[in-house]
Amino acid sequence: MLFQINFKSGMPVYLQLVDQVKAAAASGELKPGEALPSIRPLAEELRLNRNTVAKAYAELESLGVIESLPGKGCFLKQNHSPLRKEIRRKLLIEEIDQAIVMAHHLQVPGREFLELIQQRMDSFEHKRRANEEHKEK
Amino acid sequence: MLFQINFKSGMPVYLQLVDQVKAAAASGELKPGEALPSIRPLAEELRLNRNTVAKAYAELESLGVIESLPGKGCFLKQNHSPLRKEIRRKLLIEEIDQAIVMAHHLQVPGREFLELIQQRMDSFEHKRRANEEHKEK
Amino acid sequence: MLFQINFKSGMPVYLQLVDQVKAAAASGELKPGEALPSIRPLAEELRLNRNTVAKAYAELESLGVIESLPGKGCFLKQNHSPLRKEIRRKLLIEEIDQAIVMAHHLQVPGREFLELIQQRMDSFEHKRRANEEHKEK
Amino acid sequence: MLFQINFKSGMPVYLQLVDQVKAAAASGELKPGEALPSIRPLAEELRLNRNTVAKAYAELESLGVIESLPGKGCFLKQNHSPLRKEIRRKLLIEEIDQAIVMAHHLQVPGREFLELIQQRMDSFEHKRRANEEHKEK
DNA sequence: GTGGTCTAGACCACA
DNA sequence: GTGGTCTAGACCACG
Repeated sequence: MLFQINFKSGMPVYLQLVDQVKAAAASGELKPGEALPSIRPLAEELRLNRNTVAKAYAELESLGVIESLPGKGCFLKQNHSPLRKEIRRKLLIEEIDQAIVMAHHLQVPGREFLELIQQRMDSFEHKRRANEEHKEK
Repeated sequence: MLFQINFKSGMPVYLQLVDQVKAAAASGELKPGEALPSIRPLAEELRLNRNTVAKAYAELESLGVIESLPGKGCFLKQNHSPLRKEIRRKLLIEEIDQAIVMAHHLQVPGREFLELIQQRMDSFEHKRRANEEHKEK
Repeated sequence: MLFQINFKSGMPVYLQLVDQVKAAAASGELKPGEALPSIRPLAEELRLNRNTVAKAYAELESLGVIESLPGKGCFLKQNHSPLRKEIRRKLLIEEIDQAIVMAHHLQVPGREFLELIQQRMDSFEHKRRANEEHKEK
Repeated sequence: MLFQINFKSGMPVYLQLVDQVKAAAASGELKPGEALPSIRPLAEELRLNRNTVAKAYAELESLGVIESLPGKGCFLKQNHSPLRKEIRRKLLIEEIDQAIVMAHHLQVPGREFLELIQQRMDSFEHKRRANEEHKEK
């Protein structure tokens, strides 16, 4: 499971984490009963304070999304229907629009913008493959 | 000009406003030299405190997007972003990467992602043209 | 009568004016029944908005220090005993201390500081004499 | 360290605090590297909102007088004011002129004014020596 | 009427 | 516990 914190979005970090766990649950990436990453390693990976991760998990527990078993870890609860395609699309459109607005704002022409996107997608794809090979070892 | 604030998103309200002004500028809804809505009426319309709107405008001014003339109002600047190409590229890449990560997160295939981008760019282009015609009247 | 507005002190300008009128009255520089400078020329001299001077005068009237006769001007009321020497000394000490603190802060040695003071006092004296000659013409 | 806020002066509270920290630094009451009072206890002691103290400290940090380490506290910097001699002189002259104007305003003769200055400088010097002895214990 | 500032309360991230 | 930020209310200076 991959989380991505945006430190400059202004949105509270612990809420970003809450949303992403919810999204992972909704998209099926995280299955009911499955364990979430434990606090300490996750905090280290995301370069956050442990308190911040703990706060996100506490929030998720109070929302009834996860269940915390002290000494064992945190686990996803049942009853979370996957996001409808429509909603996923909407979330993605928000991000895309932000990028388009930034491109206009920076006076980057559409053609150059599309090239840059292709370039970044290739770069991500490359990284992803490298990671997979790394895990296969 | 219509702004839409999402109070539940956790993203600071004033930053939402900043983004929407930038978007309005990018879409041509707001033209260089044109006046932005005055702080108080806008605050009332959006059910915000005046300071929240003022902070958004102050941020936009420090970004060089608008110009604020005390006693007169706030106006969209002519030539914002005199940034070097390198820096502009960097800023844009950050936005693009966020969108790509979100797409991967939501398990949207690359092909569909690119289609969505083209679609949104067309939509912006359409809006911009409509606004230009509107202003010419 | 000479007023001196300090735009960077942070103290509201209209209150600075109020205090200075009070001080002029208290020190005897302004005598009971005497006319205050009228709003428009004073505002021009001090580079203030007329509203700001008007606000100061309104405040002084509500404090019972001056009396405003519409169409005639503003006049100092009776019953204002001159400041006791002790209090004048205290006000002056505040200003002096600020200068000393600034000198320390800027690491200007005491000797240089005193020279600078003498120099400025001479400069003021020079100006004052020039003004007197000007008026005698 | 003792701060004294004058709520009636009209001068912004946070600026009063800024000046007093500078004065404490100049008088040696506060030494380079030393910790300033923490924001919350100080706010409570002075009956201020925490933000007002925080704003004063932020201003001092932007002036290069103190350094703020989140989670740790605020500390007096070693070498503040790396200003060019010309600029330092100009800043100092402004303060001196204010004191001279006040003296003239209060009709304090030049001789008495100079005596008062010498007296205050001696007083500061005395305090600084006392603080140094106190720290050596 | 315009924008700007000061003070406050509540919350965030971190040690 | 530490400092930092976002939102709000009241007031200021100006046109």
